[in-house]
Amino acid sequence: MAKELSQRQQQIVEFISHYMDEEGIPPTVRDIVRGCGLSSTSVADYNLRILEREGQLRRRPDISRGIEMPGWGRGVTRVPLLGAIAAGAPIPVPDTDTWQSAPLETVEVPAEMVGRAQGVYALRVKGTSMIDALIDDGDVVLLTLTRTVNNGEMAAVWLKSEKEATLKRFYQEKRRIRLQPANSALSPMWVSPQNVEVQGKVVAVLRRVG
Amino acid sequence: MAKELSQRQQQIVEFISHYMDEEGIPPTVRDIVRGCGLSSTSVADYNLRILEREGQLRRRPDISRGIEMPGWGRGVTRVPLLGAIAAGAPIPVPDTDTWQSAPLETVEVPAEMVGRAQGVYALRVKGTSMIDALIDDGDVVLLTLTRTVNNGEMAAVWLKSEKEATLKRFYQEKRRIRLQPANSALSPMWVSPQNVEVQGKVVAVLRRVG
DNA sequence: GCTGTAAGGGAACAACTGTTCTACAGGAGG
DNA sequence: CCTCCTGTAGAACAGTTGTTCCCTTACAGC
Repeated sequence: MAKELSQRQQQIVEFISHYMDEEGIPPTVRDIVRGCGLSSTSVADYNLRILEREGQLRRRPDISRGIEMPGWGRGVTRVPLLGAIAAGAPIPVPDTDTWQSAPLETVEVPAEMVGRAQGVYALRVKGTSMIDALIDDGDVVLLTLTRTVNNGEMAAVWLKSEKEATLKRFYQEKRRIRLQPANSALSPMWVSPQNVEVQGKVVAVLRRVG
Repeated sequence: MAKELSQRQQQIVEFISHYMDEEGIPPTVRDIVRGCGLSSTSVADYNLRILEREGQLRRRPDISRGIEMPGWGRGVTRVPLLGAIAAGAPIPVPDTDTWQSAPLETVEVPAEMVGRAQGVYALRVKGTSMIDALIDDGDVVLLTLTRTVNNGEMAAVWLKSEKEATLKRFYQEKRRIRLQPANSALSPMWVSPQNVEVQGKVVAVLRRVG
């Protein structure tokens, strides 16, 4: 069943990967012919059939550039990088207006990290106020747009009277809300429910080292 | 110059994004006609010209599915997730043999995080021995395959005599090597240069919250 | 009313492209 | 020798696809 690939077939697989890396779209059959120095489209077709049978790729019949390499392009989403969040600075709120109008800076994100979360956006963290939650200065956090969070979850909140935004752990207490910085050097703050507006909760963290 | 997009044009842009998310390849002009309920390909062409002029997309002339959305598909790589790393457990070493043979589990990664690093692979971290480096249990670390690291960099090292692998900060001292766990509860270990084999150094961290 | 512009409609052309059909060469196995 | 299989060639067909040409409609400004 799992035969070894001939040299031609390896060459073709490699070419297709290369082409997709370079061009961003799959090649046509004739692109393969040219790229691999084949003499006829039927040779390409012949080998593509085999490669499909061997599970190296899939072909969508009668569709131009219908070759699919397993796990290519799929499962990747772009989320808007709305800006930076620092204690004291306002977040650029994701209005439904601005949502699809302006061409914003975006971050590419593995879909696995987003899951089914809706309305995901990204913020770059400034400062070390979340250091105990293992979030460092310069990290990028992914948030999902929501108005409600559960106790202990990390959320971006807007404090109306102070006119500032922070990233904190959220705890609903009897009459008020405790916002706990994930940094043992900082003390928690208590605010009234009327004063807070949840802007989203953290679903993932991305960090580049070095 | 930067005119507002008409409703049609917004609809078309949205359709193209949608289509690419769904299908993984750009639509043809006639896909757009069908998807947007247009009556003629010339209407699509007319609006595509405008969208190109306004910088919303690019078109490669005479090439089927030649529409490019800025930053789509580009900059995403898949790296093999070779397994888990825990203090004491061996890493499945990325041999050049296994490199292209077995269909391994992979992780999708924004290329921005990888940069030009070659031979990148991923490991899932077990345990909290790297907690002070802001790496938690369950996080995924991206490593680049290298034999040499600079002082203070985080590296996956293989200890020959102990037959175990760990993720530690690496410090070359006079005659020996100090491996510093990024956890203040754990003490560093010193080993002889002959006993260590660097398997790669950490270039990025991915964490999923919740 | 006249004119210019934006937007849409219909049709056609020419090139592109997936697919198929036939033929040929070489080797393995009988 | 014959047959079967693999791999390669060349050509052709039909559907797909980017592009273009010409016409129509709506509307604002004059």
